[in-house]
Amino acid sequence: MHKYLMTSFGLAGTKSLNKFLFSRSAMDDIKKVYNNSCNDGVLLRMGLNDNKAGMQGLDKEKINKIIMEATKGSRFYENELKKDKQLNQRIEKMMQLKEKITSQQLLKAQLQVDKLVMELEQSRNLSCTIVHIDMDAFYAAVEMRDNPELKEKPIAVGSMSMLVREILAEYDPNFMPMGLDEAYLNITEYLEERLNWPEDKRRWYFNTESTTENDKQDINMSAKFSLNEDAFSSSPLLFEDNASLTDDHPEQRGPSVVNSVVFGTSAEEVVKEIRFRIEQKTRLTASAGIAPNTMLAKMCSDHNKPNGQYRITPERQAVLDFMKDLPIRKVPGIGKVTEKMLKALGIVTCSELYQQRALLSLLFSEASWHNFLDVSLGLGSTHLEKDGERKSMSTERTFSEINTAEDQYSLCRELCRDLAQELQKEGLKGKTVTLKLKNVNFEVKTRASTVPSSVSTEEEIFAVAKDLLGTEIDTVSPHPLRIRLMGVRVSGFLSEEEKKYQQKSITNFLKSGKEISFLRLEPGKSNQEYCTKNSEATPRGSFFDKKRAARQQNNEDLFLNEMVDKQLFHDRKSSANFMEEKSKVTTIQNSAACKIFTCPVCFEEQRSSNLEELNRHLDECLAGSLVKDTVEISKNKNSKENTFNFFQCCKNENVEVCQKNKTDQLAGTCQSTSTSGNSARNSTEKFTQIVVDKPHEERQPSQLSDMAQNVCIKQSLLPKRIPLENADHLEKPENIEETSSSCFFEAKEDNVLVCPVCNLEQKTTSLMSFNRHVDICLNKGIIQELTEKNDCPTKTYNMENSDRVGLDLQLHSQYQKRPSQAIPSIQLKCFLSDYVAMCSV
DNA sequence: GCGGATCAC
DNA sequence: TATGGTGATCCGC
Repeated sequence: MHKYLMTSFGLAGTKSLNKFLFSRSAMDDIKKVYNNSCNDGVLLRMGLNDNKAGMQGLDKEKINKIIMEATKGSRFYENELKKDKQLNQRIEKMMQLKEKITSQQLLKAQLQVDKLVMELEQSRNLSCTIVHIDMDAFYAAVEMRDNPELKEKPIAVGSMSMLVREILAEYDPNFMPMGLDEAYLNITEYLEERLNWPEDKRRWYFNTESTTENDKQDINMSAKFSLNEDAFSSSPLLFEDNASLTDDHPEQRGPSVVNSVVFGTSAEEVVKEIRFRIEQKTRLTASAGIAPNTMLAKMCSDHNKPNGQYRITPERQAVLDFMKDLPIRKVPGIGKVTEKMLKALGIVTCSELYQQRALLSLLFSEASWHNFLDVSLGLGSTHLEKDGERKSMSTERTFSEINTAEDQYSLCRELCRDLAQELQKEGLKGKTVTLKLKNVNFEVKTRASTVPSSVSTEEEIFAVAKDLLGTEIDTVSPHPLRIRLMGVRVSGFLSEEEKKYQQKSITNFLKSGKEISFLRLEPGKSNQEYCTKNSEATPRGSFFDKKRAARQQNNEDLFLNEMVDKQLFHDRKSSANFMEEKSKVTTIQNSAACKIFTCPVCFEEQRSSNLEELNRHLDECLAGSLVKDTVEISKNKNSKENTFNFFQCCKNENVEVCQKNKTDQLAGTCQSTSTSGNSARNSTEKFTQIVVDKPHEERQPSQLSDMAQNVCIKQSLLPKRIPLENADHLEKPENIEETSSSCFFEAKEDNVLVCPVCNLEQKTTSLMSFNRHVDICLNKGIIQELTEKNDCPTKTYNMENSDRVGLDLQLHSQYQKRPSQAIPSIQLKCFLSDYVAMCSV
């Protein structure tokens, strides 16, 4: 646990780490060295700078080591020098520009800027009460907690998104977590409500455990550690104002009242209460800031850190007083580079920032000087903006030098694979692929390429990335490209608007005529037989992967992706009237945009836009020579109009080689459908692929039996679901499990379930869990949309693994920033009923 | 749209 | 021990 936590939190940032690496006295040492050295600015650039936050706890040896390291001419250091030189040049340029400014120009600028100041002043909003909560010494505190010398005791260490759920949401249901250890709350409304609350509603109890002798010891340890001698834990400091210890009313409600405290109704009291509850819950302290806007609140929380709080009252003068002597480096958004540039202009404090406003408007970009002006006036955001849509996703890795093209390509592919998995988890596809390289001299390069249709699979991304990499390798040729970092990023995602549009189009398309599906189960064979695959495939080299790779090589586009990306959307952007275009496409059969239809079986373009004809072709194609002996085709006349046809890949040992490709394509198309499931809203289809767990190396890609036995079972639930047990051509397996959402099969214990969407092995042997996972993979976006839209109070169904202990700590950083995307649970019934409603419209 | 850079966490 | 990873944004081109 401990190791994990440290790993997880360790990603958060050097600022925080520095806090624990350097004490004040140590900083003095650093400064001495710094002042005596000829390495002007470099140490500052390297982050040995205590302006931003206090530094604590540390030994001189470490610092000397680091300085030694820094001065001995390492590649890293050389690069820092180089960057610093560049910055100095930038500053030089700025100073030259400054010299050219005439007093006339400055005067004019002054008038202009002051006009803006007037406007800004008029729009100043002091009516909100924003709180910023910042967990103290998060890493070290966790480490302390897990230190075996402190007695072993279970503690509730959690992230902000956990305190979400458990504490912060009570004060602001829309509070905004920022990473693992910070959050903003708007408690304006809550404060009004609380005014009328009786004392009992504001009473909180000490954790009974904390009254034991052991805990007193614990508190002492922690107090030492927190470096704030008078302010740890449930210290008197926390309750010195209105809050009263109420051990004088033991009659009120049993013995526990003795250990309770009542908080008042002011903002300060509320924040004390929050901090008290956080500490009782996690045994970690928090600092907090209270102010009329987010920027001020954040700076306030830093003001009395650790384990303190500070409030800027909602008065203009109080705001300006706070800002007056504040070093600009304390301002969020002003980093070490901006600090140095401003310092060159003689600007160190926020009041100086205000004094030089005219000059700044002439030297910096509009966005920059506007921001400077806001800062110097103490203006900031008064509402907590919801995180918007994700704009990019990336993965990068640092390693010891890699200099052979072969290794670089294989690494690149690996990164693409990882990224593809993450993208598919969120159902994202992007048009721009960016390759990032850092050479052994620490020089960073990015190379980007934007392609016409969005990409999301390993192969698709790699196809772009490998070209970018190749270009870079060629550029340095005949020398080898020597790198220490490689990264791949995908950006340019479809907007939510475009996604909705796409989903509706697909839904309508599927509803409009016959359903198309690519598998049918063979009568007389148990589903278990289809599910259990006696092959040597592994997740990474799975059947689907092979098909995908083959498809990529042949430049064959995915059926539905093709439909969506290229046909449905073909003319959309050029259309001036979106709504018009929308209605045009929803009746896809008549759409002029849909001129070309790619048959998923023969992969040939069909010129007809008539769905009947297309279906006829499809039927013929499937019924024809392609699949004669091995694949049985059925139009399934017994089913109603919208039921799914099942085509079957039967377990025939005598599959002819010439038929393999077609069958491959068939299965490949099956995969296409599944990967595009997010957009297609075929939300409850499940593809179950079970393979025997065998080593990767033993895989035989060309084994026909492998291919033939690797059967997708597609269970179609909606819009017109055929319950498996009711489909007369299907034999219900004995251990079938029926639930509200789907039919499940039980996996054999020694089998491994592989999600066909994300291609990851699933730890569970329960098909229920597995299906749940596939559902998540396929439908994340849709589920989220639906659950957001509906608020019916049905039972909450946890969609994540049930063994999700401490998940909040394991969330990937994109989830840290976007807790709403973590989708910890959904209201399944709502989702299903809504889905039916939607599909039947 | 691309590439470098800055910033936050 | 040797110096992270992810995401957003801005600016100049």
